[in-house]
Amino acid sequence: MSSMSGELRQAFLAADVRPTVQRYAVLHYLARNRVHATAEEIFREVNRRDPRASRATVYNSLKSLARAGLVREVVSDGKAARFDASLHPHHHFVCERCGEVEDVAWFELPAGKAPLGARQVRSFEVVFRGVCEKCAAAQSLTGETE
Amino acid sequence: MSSMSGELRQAFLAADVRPTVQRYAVLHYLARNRVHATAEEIFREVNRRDPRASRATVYNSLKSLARAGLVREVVSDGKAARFDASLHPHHHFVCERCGEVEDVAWFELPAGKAPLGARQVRSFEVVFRGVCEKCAAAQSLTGETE
DNA sequence: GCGCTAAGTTAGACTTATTCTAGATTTACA
DNA sequence: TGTAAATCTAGAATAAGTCTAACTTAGCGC
Repeated sequence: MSSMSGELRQAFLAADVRPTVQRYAVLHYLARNRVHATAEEIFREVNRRDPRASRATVYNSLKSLARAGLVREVVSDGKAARFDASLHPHHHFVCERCGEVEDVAWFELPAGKAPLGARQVRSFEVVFRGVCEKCAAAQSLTGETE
Repeated sequence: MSSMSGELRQAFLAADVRPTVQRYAVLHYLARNRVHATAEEIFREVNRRDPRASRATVYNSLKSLARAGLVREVVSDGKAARFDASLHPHHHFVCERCGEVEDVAWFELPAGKAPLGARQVRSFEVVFRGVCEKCAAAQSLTGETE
């Protein structure tokens, strides 16, 4: 581990995750590209530059990072899991028409609303489902019913 | 389609989904067993009784039922998708320790909180993550750190 | 009821996603 | 540095989900 820039370095230290070149590359990719990437995409993109990471390592890294809370698995209807750097919290909107997952700006939940009993909550997110702007526009144009 | 009992029959009619023996069996299983089942589990259980359904049909049925809103795909960290009869709305709690998904009683979100723009929201749910009661108890007993 | 057509179902081959394995490398720390 | 524990690699193995082509059923008009 030679050079790791600010925020990410902090994140690794704070989360007590062994920083390895490969984990860094994975988190770096997710943090830089605000996309909901599949493991396969991350694998491809990370390997376009130098530090190569095997497929298994991408999966392992995502798992470690997720356990540490640096990355989270995002809801998705497809079969492949999708991931998100979770350095900055946000909610999600899933389009039932095209499957796209969009970020929704963060807002808090009113305290005490949720009947959670003795469970220890470490994080939460709201997942909205419906029709995204693009699909809504396409629908009204063609007058489609379904 | 000969005999279909009350609530489910209504659900099919209301959702304008062609009622088939197989779809009925799938929805029936999910409605009766408040579990977050994988497609594989549903396949196995449905086929223990009479109306047999091929694997592909279980997947197709789940897809149709989900599109119609009678079933929903539940968050899950594992690789296999999990499903839920969504006749009665509720939120979810995911244990980061054991992976278990638990239901959380329904509550509304304060109106106007979410910055959703022109998106058409048809449903939403809150996903909490943390440590479930059982895992919390196990942890405090053994004094484990991680 | 009868027959037509579109929608749905079947088994199993196939594709894609994820995990496993065994040996080579790297990290943390004394 | 030297060493043990953690991590990485390539590729084989497994699991999840989709596709295909032929067969069945539901919905609807007569």
